[in-house]
Amino acid sequence: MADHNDLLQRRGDADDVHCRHCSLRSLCLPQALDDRDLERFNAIVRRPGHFKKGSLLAREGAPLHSLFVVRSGSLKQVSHTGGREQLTRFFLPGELVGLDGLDTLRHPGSVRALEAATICDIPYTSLDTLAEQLPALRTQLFRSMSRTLREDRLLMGHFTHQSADQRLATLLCELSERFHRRGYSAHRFRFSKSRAEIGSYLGIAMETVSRVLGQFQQQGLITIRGREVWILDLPALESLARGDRLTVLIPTPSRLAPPARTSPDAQIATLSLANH
Amino acid sequence: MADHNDLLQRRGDADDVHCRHCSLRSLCLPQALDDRDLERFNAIVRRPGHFKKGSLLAREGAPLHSLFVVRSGSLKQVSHTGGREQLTRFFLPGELVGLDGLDTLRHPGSVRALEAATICDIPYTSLDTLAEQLPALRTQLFRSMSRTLREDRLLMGHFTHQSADQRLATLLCELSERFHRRGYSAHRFRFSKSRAEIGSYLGIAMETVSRVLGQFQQQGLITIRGREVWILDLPALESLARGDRLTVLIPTPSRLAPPARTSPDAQIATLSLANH
DNA sequence: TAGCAACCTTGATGGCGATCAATATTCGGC
DNA sequence: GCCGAATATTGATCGCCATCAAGGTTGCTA
Repeated sequence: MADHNDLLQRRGDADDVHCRHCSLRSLCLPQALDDRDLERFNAIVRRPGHFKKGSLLAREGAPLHSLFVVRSGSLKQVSHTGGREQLTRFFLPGELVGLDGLDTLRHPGSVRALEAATICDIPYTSLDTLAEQLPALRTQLFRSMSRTLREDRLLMGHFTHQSADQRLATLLCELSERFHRRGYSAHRFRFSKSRAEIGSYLGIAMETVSRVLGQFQQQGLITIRGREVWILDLPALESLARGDRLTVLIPTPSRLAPPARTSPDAQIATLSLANH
Repeated sequence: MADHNDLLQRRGDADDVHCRHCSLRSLCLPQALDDRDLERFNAIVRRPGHFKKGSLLAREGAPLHSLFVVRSGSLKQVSHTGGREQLTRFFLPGELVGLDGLDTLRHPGSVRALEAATICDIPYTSLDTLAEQLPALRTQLFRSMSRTLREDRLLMGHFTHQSADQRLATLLCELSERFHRRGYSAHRFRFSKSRAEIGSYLGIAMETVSRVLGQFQQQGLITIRGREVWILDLPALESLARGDRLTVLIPTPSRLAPPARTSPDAQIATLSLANH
């Protein structure tokens, strides 16, 4: 439980990382800045100590003073909307937190660390000022928002149309790709979230998450041990997410099978004869 | 069916509407501009003739040259994603089309008129240049995107968690509010969309849309005649959207009822003993 | 190492809503 | 106003998945 010494220690570490040397630079806001501008950008970034699992980075409805960028670990955003609580977003390293509160300057949801995490804190007023002077930064901000807008809409759009197994396949592919883009393995990663959190995000029951993950494992699409995940057959998962009717053979690792059964005695399982 | 004369006629009309006198000004991009800046903004806006129902304003994947603002009528955005087609957005007067393509400069979905419609066309490069010079415009652009981002996430988030009747209640409340904010009646409006389009947007089958709307009517929440809708009991719809367990009496207009039944012989119907 | 709490898995049941199918209704064109 | 096509309603069936319930596992604290 991160005592004071611990905090100071980490703060020291954090201060070492100039934007110039940050491994996430190519994904982050200053990606298009030249050296001189990068220096100015780096000057406004604050790097608070590390956050423990579960700690609150922003409270729903509280004034928004800064944008955050995840530097390590991962965060979740939770909104209480219409009576029920729901998990509206996961944030991985390099992703921007707070874009959805720039107009009201309030946090539309609480932000918590899913695991030990470090962030960069970019005060909004400084960013605003700097964006006025640096066209490249402004453009990047627009791009980030536009991209988020499109990806969100697409992803959520998927979810509203998909069955439980399709949603999970979609999430797995998404995570795989997001991790990959950040330099991590696309085929092995750790769920930093509980089954319940996954369910809340996808709009399905925790029990169903558990069952479907088990099913995927049986079908040789993934291996899952606790929160550790190995993606064994990404194409099949993508195909599943896409809603293709997918026929797999058990117990051999799954693959896209021809429309007709190859052997009369093969054990056949049909996945996602989904509703739509 | 809009012959050439008609087009010219409407084009003439359209050209008359300087941003200064536009009834949507307070909702639109230039809402924070002073007179001098408004003049400059107005100068970059193009106002093409009116579009007939069903006409294509932008093709999915095509280069994005302009943002659109709906001036009258309504539009839909359709994306072909993962094999299946889905309706990703409805646009009402005053709403901005194209924010989700600003980074790739391509349209992420096809845009079509749901009914006869007029728009303003704001060339992206001109807007970009102008935004560089007018801080108020820049701020407004950020605000619009941020707001859209938040509202989208919330709305879609709702949908992924809601049952069919809750989704429809949510949509009705949404439309009611959006119309109201634009100066139209909050209690009576026209669906410019088919049942199938509603279903595609909400992620439910056309038949279910039809059934639930009928059910709402029976329960006295709405009156619906073809595509004309009267909202009779907005609070009840909101409550339903929120997921409250709602008990209504038939055939009297519905209201929030006390937890216990008021009369043993009253006909009881229970709405949305929804899954979550 | 023991014990407890949080988390996860697995089973049984019932309701919601997709799908298929068959009309009914509305709308646009002549 | 009449006809054909698109759209909407209504009915019947069945599978997915939420919910309730009961263990099982993991991980943290003492």
